[in-house]
Amino acid sequence: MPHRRRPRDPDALLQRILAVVDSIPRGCVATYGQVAREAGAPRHARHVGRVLARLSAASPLPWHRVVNASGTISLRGDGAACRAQRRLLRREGVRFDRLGRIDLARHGWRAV
DNA sequence: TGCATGACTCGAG
DNA sequence: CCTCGAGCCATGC
Repeated sequence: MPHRRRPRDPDALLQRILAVVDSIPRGCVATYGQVAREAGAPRHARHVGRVLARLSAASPLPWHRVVNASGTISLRGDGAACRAQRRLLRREGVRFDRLGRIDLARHGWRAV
């Protein structure tokens, strides 16, 4: 048995994060912090963001269903990726207010 | 080993 | 409701 200098397995966490994102229902959104908690890693919201940032645009994962705690898209507002996320969500019936914010009380995902 | 960098979050003003 | 600052944590140079 190799001696583990770190108690947690980073790859296992990665897999859990991907699994959580994959389980967000269509038409719903989850926050980075929420995904982190569901994956068993509270306080790792930034890590979730980093994982998603490394995904290819053609990823089968519903990465667009993850937004920040304010209900807005965290990607730079002037980028193509940001517009793509907004378009994908809108296509699923997610409503944005005039300031580009999503009503989390209405579309927020509640894990089972 | 140190310091900057992010698709983050929360509380104070 | 918005802006700021501080806390947070893996990565990369």
